[in-house]
Amino acid sequence: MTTTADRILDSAQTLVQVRGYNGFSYADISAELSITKPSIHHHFPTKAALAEALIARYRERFAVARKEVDDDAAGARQRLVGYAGLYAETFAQGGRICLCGVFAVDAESLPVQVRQATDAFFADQRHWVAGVLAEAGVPATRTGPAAEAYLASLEGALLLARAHGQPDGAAGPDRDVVRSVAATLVDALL
Amino acid sequence: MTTTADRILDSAQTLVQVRGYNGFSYADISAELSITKPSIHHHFPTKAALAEALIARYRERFAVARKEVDDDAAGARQRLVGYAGLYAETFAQGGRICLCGVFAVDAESLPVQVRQATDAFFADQRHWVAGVLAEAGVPATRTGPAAEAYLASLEGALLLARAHGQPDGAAGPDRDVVRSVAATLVDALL
DNA sequence: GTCTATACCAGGATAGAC
DNA sequence: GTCTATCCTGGTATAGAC
Repeated sequence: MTTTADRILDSAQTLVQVRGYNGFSYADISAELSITKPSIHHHFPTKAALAEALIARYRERFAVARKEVDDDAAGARQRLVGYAGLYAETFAQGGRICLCGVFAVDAESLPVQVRQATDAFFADQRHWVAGVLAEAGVPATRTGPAAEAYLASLEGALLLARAHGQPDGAAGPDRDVVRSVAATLVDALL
Repeated sequence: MTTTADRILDSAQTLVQVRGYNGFSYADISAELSITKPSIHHHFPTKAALAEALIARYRERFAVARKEVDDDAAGARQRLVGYAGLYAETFAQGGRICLCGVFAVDAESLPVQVRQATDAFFADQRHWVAGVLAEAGVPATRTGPAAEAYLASLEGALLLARAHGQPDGAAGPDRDVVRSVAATLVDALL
């Protein structure tokens, strides 16, 4: 059972990931869910409040998905590859990019709490990746920078994939940019 | 001597790089340049036309800056580091990110020509980086993926830097995210 | 919790004078 | 090439009935 609030968040998240924070409006959600704009305001009084709810849920869900990678994958290398798969799957869903990547770009339009949550999301990811790198035998002085580099390459790969996939559905030869970039990084860093 | 059109482009480019394509309006440029909105429309009839002019100029200027890196830096490794410096300098100018990174995120709001030009910009960069990597002795089968990974890490590093720099000017310990990420990649890829 | 109706302002753009 | 005046549309949000 999904509540109306959840359905609004689902719609809004997709819209943000595809069009950016300033690229959608309550009217778009209204059309998609066949609900009126005031009804949306009932659940999320302002667009800023909606953004707060979005990032809070995104962080939780991402942590859960990452936990599944932890449980399913055996070995540090496989966990790093599985983690990159989370980003690749995001893009596979209609060319979405990371919600926090979008929020980083549109930070000026967002309230402080959302900016801080965005930064905290990336800090979470750096911490997790650094831990896996340490397990894989990367020296302690290198885990921090290497984790940041891995994270940056994944976020950037989503941008490149988006730019490349634009002339309609013609994906071209470069099938999976995100997984390709991730594989290069894993090979280079370990 | 700078023409009015140039001053408009300067203002618009900064606005796009800081707020995103959907995060600014002709009114912002108007306020900054003390010129009226219709005057801006005289030079760039539509916002889409402005975006086209922006990316055309950006590609030219970026090619020039890259050429300077080619001329000034001795050796493939130094050229890769110098190239990353272009991105780091962009961020140093008021937290700007790459214009094409923004256009990749906001692609849905942009006309097809701009999307194609964005993709072409990235293709340019991949080509140049791949060439330098080949010079550095990277095997031919690896230059393509490695160049894409380097480019992705630079674009992503700008997003991370933006997200991190948000709680006002408190930069924190992690001084230069872009150069740090670039150094990690260069060490790992060469 | 959802609706109708509406207020208010901002964004993109045009007409036409100077 | 720049201005004043204006138009239309859409975005965000509120009031108040059901």
